[in-house]
Amino acid sequence: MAEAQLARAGRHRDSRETQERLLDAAERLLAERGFAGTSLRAVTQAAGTSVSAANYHFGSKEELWRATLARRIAPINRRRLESLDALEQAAGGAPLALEAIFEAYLGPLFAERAARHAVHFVAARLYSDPPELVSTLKLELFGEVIRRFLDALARALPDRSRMELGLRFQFAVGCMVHVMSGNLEDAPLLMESVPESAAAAADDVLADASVLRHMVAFIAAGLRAPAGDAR
Amino acid sequence: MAEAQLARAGRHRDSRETQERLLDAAERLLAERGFAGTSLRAVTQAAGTSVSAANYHFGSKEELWRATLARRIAPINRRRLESLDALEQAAGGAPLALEAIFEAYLGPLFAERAARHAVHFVAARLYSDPPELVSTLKLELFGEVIRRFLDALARALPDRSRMELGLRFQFAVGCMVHVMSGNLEDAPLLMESVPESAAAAADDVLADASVLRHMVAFIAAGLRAPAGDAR
DNA sequence: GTCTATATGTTGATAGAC
DNA sequence: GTCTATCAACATATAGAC
Repeated sequence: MAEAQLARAGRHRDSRETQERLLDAAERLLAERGFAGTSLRAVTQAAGTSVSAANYHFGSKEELWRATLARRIAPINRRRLESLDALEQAAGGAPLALEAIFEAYLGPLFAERAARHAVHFVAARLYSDPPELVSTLKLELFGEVIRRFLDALARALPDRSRMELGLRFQFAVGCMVHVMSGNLEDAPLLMESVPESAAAAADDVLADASVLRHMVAFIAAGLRAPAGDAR
Repeated sequence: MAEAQLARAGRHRDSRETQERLLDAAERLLAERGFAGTSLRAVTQAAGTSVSAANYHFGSKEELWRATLARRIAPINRRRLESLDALEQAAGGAPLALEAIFEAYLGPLFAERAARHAVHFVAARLYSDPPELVSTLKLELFGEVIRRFLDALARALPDRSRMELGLRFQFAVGCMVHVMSGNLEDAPLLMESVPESAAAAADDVLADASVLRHMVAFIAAGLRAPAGDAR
């Protein structure tokens, strides 16, 4: 068996490795230019394979894209749920702090950032690529996560309606997606501070840990804010 | 002169009107599927013209897209600045309330929503289409707006660094873009409330005025929140 | 299981008739 | 100024060789 495999590996490339090279290339290219903006050719060329190989392994361009998204997002959501589990177990039924909830939600994403993967952009594509491509995948990957985190929010803010919590949770997701999409890099350009100190200040404030800290504070406060009437 | 124009209008379609039909069609289609996902043919077909006409009037697909974005966004930014002018004049040098600042920023956008235009999605594309297509346009259209609104924020929150304000302003933009991109429609699906009352509650909370009110409250509170150390 | 060759369609842009 | 006809380049997918 081992030798049969070796013989095959001599004649053909390892299937598993080819698939991963395809996923890596797809991740990089599709993250940058989206589904419609990236040709299957470009992906397979970057992966050092052929179009037929991609279609053989994944069936179609769409399926390759979905596999690319799922590969990165599934483990992040797993870690989100693990963190939430740990928090709830430690709290023993008591409501969690909003800050803790959102650290559990955002932390796994920011942890990946250091790993230099295009995971951020990939995840952001979930929200900008055509719905028919990603909506079922989104429900699949996020169904339980959203339910569990909304439950935690409902316990932390028992006087809010579930609709209101859902709406504001979407605001929080918006903050996250926007930062993941790389729009932070625009920020320094737009805010012409004193040029000399600007770069240093930018590096400091835009460091991952700092951004996460600010985002958690921003979102938690935003959720706590009363609806505010006509003013 | 008038008869010459009439004679031309008889032989050929009115140039101005053709351009607007092209812009309308481009707005609708490009908003839904993005630049790469929309063929020039699809746009011209929807506009009842030909590919050559579009290239004649706009030079290229890229230029048509930029013109489409600019047509909608420029007047919104004009109204934003007018609102801010009015607020600052009324305040006579005193710092503005954060809520007022963001009503000035978000109001013109939500006002357009009622007009049933694809303006939201179009604006959202600014943040998901390839940078080389939109980044110079973004600077052109938003340069002054961002500067003026950041100045107002800096006066309202004088103890914050400009970098921090810029970062959090991006969070606010993220909320806005995410809602514009239509992600609110996902919300009801994800939050399985009591099925019967869910629809009514959703309509209520997701009405434009309600969303705007919640968003302003969310963002203002988020900006006021202190950075929050290690927790 | 993987690749070569190819089928079949669509893309954006333009040259030239009217 | 606008349209018809046409372009080369590119798209995805597949049939069949190895």
